[in-house]
Amino acid sequence: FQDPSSSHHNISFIQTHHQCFSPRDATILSTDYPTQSNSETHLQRQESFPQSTTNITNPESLLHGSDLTGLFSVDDIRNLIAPDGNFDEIKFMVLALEEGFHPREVSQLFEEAGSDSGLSLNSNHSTTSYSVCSEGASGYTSDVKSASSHGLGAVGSHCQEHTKYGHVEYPGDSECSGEATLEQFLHTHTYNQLLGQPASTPEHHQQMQMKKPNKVKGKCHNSTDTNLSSDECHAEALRIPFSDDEIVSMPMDSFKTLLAKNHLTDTQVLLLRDIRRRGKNKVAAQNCRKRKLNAILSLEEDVCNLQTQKESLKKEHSQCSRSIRQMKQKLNNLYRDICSRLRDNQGRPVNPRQYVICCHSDSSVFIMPKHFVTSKQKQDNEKEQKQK
DNA sequence: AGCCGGTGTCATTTC
DNA sequence: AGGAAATGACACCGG
Repeated sequence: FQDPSSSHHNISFIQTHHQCFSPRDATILSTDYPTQSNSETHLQRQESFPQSTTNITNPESLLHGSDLTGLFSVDDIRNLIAPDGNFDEIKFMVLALEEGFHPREVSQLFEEAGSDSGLSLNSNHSTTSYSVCSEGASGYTSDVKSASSHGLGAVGSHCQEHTKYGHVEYPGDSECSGEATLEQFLHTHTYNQLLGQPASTPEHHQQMQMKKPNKVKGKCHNSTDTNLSSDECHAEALRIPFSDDEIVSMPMDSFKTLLAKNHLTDTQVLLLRDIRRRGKNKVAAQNCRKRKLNAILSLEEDVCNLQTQKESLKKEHSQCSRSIRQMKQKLNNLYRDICSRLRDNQGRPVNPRQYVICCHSDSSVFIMPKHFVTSKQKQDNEKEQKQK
């Protein structure tokens, strides 16, 4: 054991397994609640492992502080999981152990898995398939966010509510049964503060199921590099020797070559494709938002320009109107002036209301009675109508 | 506590 | 037909 302080928990766990206790027993054992179960069993544990009464103050040590590969064979873990083999995450862990991954690395996957569909372990329930019912392990905190932020409570969106209330799901339970994990079993013995609280209701469960597990990606809390994204964390755990940026930015051909030449497992390929897809989409979304913003700005600019143009046209229109009025006035004055200088046959001044001044195209100007012009205009109009 | 803007992600549509 | 890009919708976070 790497971490002596946590060794008894691991021993408890292995005892649970070897003596064929149910996960429920494991929970009882480690919660130190003799009244909750067979007290003989509990005492037996204490005899074998006197330290087991110690309160768990550092749950991380349960999984992360110890190297389970030294304790369990793959078969051990395979036997531990439910006979019906419903637990994808556990199967995945077994798979990962078979492939030589460090359990800590695998556990990081689970802890981050609830935040996203980073690993498409089960396409049937896609995004919710990575839910890990370990959030809110009250041994260290009862605050969901806080637990999550420690990277301890991988967030199964609807499971978190159960664990929040100290209700732990087992293979036989109706709710959440397909999403229990090894990590859950390891963590359940820290659920000693909230055991008295009511279990979740079906309504609660439904509510949580409706909620999309569409979480914003968090950081990798358990990695040595806390600045890693969860995808990078997954990649690190699966020993993928490429950064997110490299995976995303390389050309498609290079990416395909990478997949083909590196003898990657299906899980790794899946993860790489997911990382690339999400990375590309992230950039696409950013560009899309930029474009949308630019489009809005451009439209606002257009509106502004059109308003300016409208004001300008209005000014121009009123200016033209004024000019027309002035020209009419001038023409009127000129008309009167001309008429005042002219005399009719009887030598009287020409009345401008009865006569009009006509200008011909050959520059000749003559004056004629208005009624003559109007009748002549009528005739001309009639002629035009007939010609048409 | 509620609002809002920014962001990542998924599902779907468009290219 | 298949894949990439674009986009709408949603959830989450932090101010």
